[in-house]
Amino acid sequence: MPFTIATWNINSVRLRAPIVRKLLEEEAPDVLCLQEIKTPVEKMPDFSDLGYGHVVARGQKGYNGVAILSKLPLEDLGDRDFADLGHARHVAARLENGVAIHNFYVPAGGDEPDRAKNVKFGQKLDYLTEMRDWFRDSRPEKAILVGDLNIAPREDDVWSHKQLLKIVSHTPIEVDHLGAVQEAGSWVDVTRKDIPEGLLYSWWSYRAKDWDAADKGRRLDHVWASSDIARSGHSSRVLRDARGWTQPSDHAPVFATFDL
DNA sequence: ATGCCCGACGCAGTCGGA
Repeated sequence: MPFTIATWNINSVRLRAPIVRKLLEEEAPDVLCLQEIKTPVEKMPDFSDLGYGHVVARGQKGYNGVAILSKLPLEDLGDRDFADLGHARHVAARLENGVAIHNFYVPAGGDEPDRAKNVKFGQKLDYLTEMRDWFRDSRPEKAILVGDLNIAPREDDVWSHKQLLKIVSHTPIEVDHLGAVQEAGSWVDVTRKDIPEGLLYSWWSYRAKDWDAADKGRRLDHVWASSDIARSGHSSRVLRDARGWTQPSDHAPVFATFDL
């Protein structure tokens, strides 16, 4: 049975419950992975009336938080607190077809791309290193990894490779760390398997008044699959329209479909 | 630097986002 998965950094699920509903009604993915829900799980809005009664989530007050909403039953596979930050940045669940879904919100890393001057940048690199080690030690099979990885790895994942080389999210050291995570798990970047050429973004800053015309975006949100099921992935897309919805998130949802 | 926004918390202003 084919199923569609979407990932979306929602930047407060309570504030944006109306546009989450809009996405679920109009696009009806089987699974929606959210990041930055910014709420304890008890205060998560309920979307079960739209068919999303299966929820596996980890939250905390005010910051971070990840949730997997599903039309299909989920088994909670637990969470990891990489780099011991005490943050809700990962949760995993398994579908009845055996596919494990890992939902990540990788730390943003602050402004200064130097771990000697900026603790947050060091934490981001450490988080990625611990992800790498985990996937190296427990090779993922029948798995999908999605989320806001807060890194745009390719030159055509940003509006200006040259101008962003020293900007956190596109520095070579971050790209190297993300590449090591991908290699350790033999993860396939499904979005770029489907859309191999051209500029592609999933995030546009709130600061640019006319984000659409300026189009100075970055591809921070990713859909990866373990190599055994990567070939079943297809129809990847970014729902750019959602960035222009009422009171939007600064991220747009990224979709992929798997025939499994 | 894309420009000076946006959300949580909580009631003013600070922290975090990227």
